[in-house]
Amino acid sequence: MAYWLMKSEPDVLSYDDVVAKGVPEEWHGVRNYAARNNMRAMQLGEKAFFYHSNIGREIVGIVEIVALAHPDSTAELNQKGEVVWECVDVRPVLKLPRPVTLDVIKATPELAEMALIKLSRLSVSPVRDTEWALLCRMAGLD
DNA sequence: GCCAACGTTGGC
DNA sequence: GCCAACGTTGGC
Repeated sequence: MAYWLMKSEPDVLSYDDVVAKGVPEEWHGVRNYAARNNMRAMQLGEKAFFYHSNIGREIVGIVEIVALAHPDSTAELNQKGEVVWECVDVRPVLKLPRPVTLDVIKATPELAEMALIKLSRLSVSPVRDTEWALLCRMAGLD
C-alpha cells in the first residue's frame, strides 16, 4: 500500500467541505502530468494526506482512494479526441487531532526529502512509509 | 502582491 | 531538438 499527499486550496475546497458534502469527491482539475501519473498509480483503499495550500499550509486530514483514475469530467479532450486528464475519487477518513504545518515539516530533518518540500508545485505526490508514520505521530494519531 | 521554481509552448 | 518567452503554483 502506497501513501500520498494531495493539495487543495481551502478557499476552493477544504477538508471540511469534503466532509460536509458526504459523498465521494472527484479530485478533478489537475492539469499536470506528474500529478496525473501519481493518481494513475493509486490503488483502492490507499490513503492520502489532505494538505491545505496557500491558506493554512498544513496537513489537516486523511482521505482514502475510493475510485481508481478515470477521465476528469471537467477536462477537455485533446485535439485527437483522447482523454488526457484523469482523476481519482476520495472520501474523508479522519481529521488530524493536530494539523502538521509546512513550517514544522520543513523544520523536521526526517521530512526534508518529501516531494512537498522538494517539488513544491506538485499537487499530488507520493509519501514514503516512514514519512507517513512520522507525520501521523506528529499529528497526534497513534 | 511579489517572485522563485518550474512546466509548457512555439519559433527557429 | 534547443531555448526564450510565457503562464501557473504556491510560499513568503
